[in-house]
Order: sequence, then C-alpha cells, then structure tokens
Amino acid sequence: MVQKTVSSDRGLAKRPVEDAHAVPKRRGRPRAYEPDVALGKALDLFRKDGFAATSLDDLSAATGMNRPSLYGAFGDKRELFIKSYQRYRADARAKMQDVFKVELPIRKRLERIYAVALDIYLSGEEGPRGCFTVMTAGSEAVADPEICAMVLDGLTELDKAFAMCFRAAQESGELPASADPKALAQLASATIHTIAIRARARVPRKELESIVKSAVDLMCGPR
Amino acid sequence: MVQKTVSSDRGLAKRPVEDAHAVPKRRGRPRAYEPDVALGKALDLFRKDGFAATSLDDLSAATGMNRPSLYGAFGDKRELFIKSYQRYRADARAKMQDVFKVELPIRKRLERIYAVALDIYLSGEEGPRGCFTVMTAGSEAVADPEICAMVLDGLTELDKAFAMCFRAAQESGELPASADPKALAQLASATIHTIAIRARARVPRKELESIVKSAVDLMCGPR
DNA sequence: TGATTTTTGTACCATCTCGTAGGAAAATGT
DNA sequence: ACATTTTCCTACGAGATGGTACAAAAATCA
Repeated sequence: MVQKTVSSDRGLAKRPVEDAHAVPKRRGRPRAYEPDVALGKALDLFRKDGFAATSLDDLSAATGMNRPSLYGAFGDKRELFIKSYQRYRADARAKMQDVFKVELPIRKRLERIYAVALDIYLSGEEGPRGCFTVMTAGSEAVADPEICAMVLDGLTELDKAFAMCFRAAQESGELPASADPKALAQLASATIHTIAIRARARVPRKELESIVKSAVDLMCGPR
Repeated sequence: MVQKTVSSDRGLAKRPVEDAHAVPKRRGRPRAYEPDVALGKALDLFRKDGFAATSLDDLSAATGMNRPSLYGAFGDKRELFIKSYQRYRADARAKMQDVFKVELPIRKRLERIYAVALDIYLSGEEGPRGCFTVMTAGSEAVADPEICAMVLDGLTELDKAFAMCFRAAQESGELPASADPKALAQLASATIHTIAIRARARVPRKELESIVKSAVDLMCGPR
C-alpha cells in the first residue's frame, strides 16, 4: 500500500460534476494512453485518408492503442469518426474564436480568419489535410444522416460567424447600409471552401493567398 | 456464313483511325456489355460512395460485368476510377460547352452555367452526387499524384472558362475596365465549389439558387 | 492478503477485398 | 469441320477488415 488510504467520496454514480483536474483516482488498471492525444491521432488519420480508407489497424498503430482498447474508449469505427469530427470542430472553433471576438476593422478581421484557415488546411506532414467538414461532405455525408447533420451544422456555423462580422461592420459604418451581410457571408464561406479544396489539390499557399485577397477586395471594396 | 465475305483491309494493327461507326467486325466472342454504359454505371457508383468505399463487387453488380471482364475492359480499380473521372469531365464539358460558347449577356450566361451545374450536382437517385472533382480533391487527391494532377486540371479548366466569360463581358463593355476577370473567375469557381459541397450536405435546391443569385449580383453588380 | 475493478493484449473469427487462373462459350476465318 | 480469337464466368487464393472472447496484468479496496 503505497498511496493514501483516504476513503474519499468517490461516488462513481454521481461525482459532483466531473471532478475537473483533480486526479479522479480510478479503480482498476490505469490506462496506458491519454484519450485526448489518441483522439487527436485518429483525427489526423481520418483527415488524411477519409473514413473508408482508414483501417482500424491504421488507427491502432497511430494511437498506440490496440483494437479492443480503441473500442472500449471510443466505440466502433463510426463512433470514433464522429468523435474525431467533433474534436476537429472544437479545435477549429478554439483557433478561430479570438479572431471572431476581437474587435477589428472588417478587412483585418477577414484577413486573419483566412490566415488561420490556411494554417489549418495546409498543415499535415504527408500533404495538406484540407477542411474536414468539406471532406466529409464529399464522402460520408450523403449516406449517413447523422454525419450529414453534423456537416450541415458545420457549414451553417461558419455562415453565421461570417454574417455576424459583416453585420457588425455594417453597423459601425464600415460597410454601406445597402450591403447584404448574409450574402457576403455566403461568399466568405465559399472562399473558405474553395481554398480548402484547392489546398487538397496541392495548390501552393501563395496562390491561395491571392485568391483570398481578391475575395476580400470584392467583399469589402478594393481599397 | 451469313455476313459478307469481303476479305477487307482489317489491318488490326493500323486501322485507318478507328473506323468510327462502321461496325468493327471483331473476331472473337462478342461483348455482353457496352463499355460506355458500363463506365457510366461505374461513374455513378464512384460519385455516390467515393473510391475507397466502392468495392469491385459493387462495380461488378452495377455494370453487370463480372470481375474479370471489368478487369479486361478497364484495368484495375484505380484505372477504372481514373477513366470514370475522365468520363465525368467529358460529360460535364459537353453539358457546359454550348452555354460557354453561345454569346449571351454575362448575367444570363452565369445563370445558365449555374443551373446546369446544379442539375449535375443534385442528380442521383440515392442522394445528391455533388461534384466529382471536389469529392476527389477531398479524398484521393493528396495521396495519388496522378489523380491530384487531374483534379488540379479540372479546377483550373473551370477557372479559365469563367475568366474567358468575364473577359468577353469586359471587352463588350458589360463590365467596367477596372474589373479583374481572373479574380471574378476565382469567385465564380468558389461559388461552384460551395454549392457542390452544400448539395452533398443535402441543402435544398432553393437555398443553393439563392446563394447563386447573391454571388451573381456581387460579380455583375446588383442590377 | 485476497477480492474487485478496469484495462491490456493476444489470438481469433467471419466476412469482405482485390485480383487472377483456367476452362467453357461464342463469334470469325479458312 | 476445324483452328483461331476474343470474351465470359466460375472458382479460388492471399490478404485485409471490422469486431470480439478471454486470460493476464495492474491498479484500488477491505
């Protein structure tokens, strides 16, 4: 008996809220992996090859977890995919939210947003990974209603975020009252989509940046 | 002996150019399928599920050809995929070229182009099939250089076609001399890409048409 | 110490996957 | 009629795939 014997309040059925960081002190054999980093590795694989072309063996090798552990932790392949996608969305949101929050002139704001997006889409050791939402729309979305709904949600979340930016710019007088924030937002999203796709086709960053520049000019006026 | 006995010039090694329609009069057992329709069926499948999720059994069932025949006619799965993609491009070009050719006011022209595109993307009995170029960019493109090159070619072909339209409109005075045809073309392509993706996520046609309308307004002036 | 709980890891299963071998079938040529 | 050519089609094989059973391992609890 090495560690403390404190009886503790380990209710198991109703922990306060999820003890946050305070080491949970689980009962059985400790996990040999960190679920978060494992999920990250799985996400990397799915982004690189897509759902169908990624095998459980690949996932097992990448995460360092053997098949049954993978199963126990995340459920079957489809569930793991869904969790990976949710993780992707959470990550992207985290990287974007300060940019969307900070008050900046609309032009600067868009430029920063696209810069972050390009970082996300061009990352990847074995080729640019693109936008997971766009990729998933292309493959699993039509056949799987649940995944389809998630993808749709991802698309509209982006639309709304952009619309907010343009509305703010309009209210502050940066954009004319005649501007249509929703239409501009859809165009801003379209620009996101086109650079995501082109990134996968290995169009160099310079060119993508030039596309972004033209688009921003058209949306905010050529200034 | 029913048909003609004409010795003929069936050189086999150097037929004039490919006798065109004149029944070739092959030597062995006749084919039980028409390569063109079989390729069309294969394309349908690939568009629906993507390369990795489409098995040779699926392809065999859809085309009515058994595996070895499929092989003999089109090569292995990857070659069949590539031929399917080329066929897709040829089909799309055929549907588009009259629209791109006919002289029309830029606005009408764009509207027609997008209408055709929507027809292509929304077709499919088991869900909208989207744009094959976009889907392939998302999945196979990064890993396979040859496929990547084809996809890139598909993207730039569209860019160029749009650029031609805008240049023509500029020369005819429909667009101001200050307009940037290349930038507008990239935006027009972006709009194609965004509706292709959204179509896969089952966004209804009405909504896609509204996106197109806003985009056209922004490109040609709100008129 | 021994019971309990949880995770690990090997080994396995049934199925599917791509691809091919090899003979039967159906046409033409002589 | 018989050889030749081309295609069809059954059957198979080697390997991959998703998923699971089960015993050993490693922790806590009493």
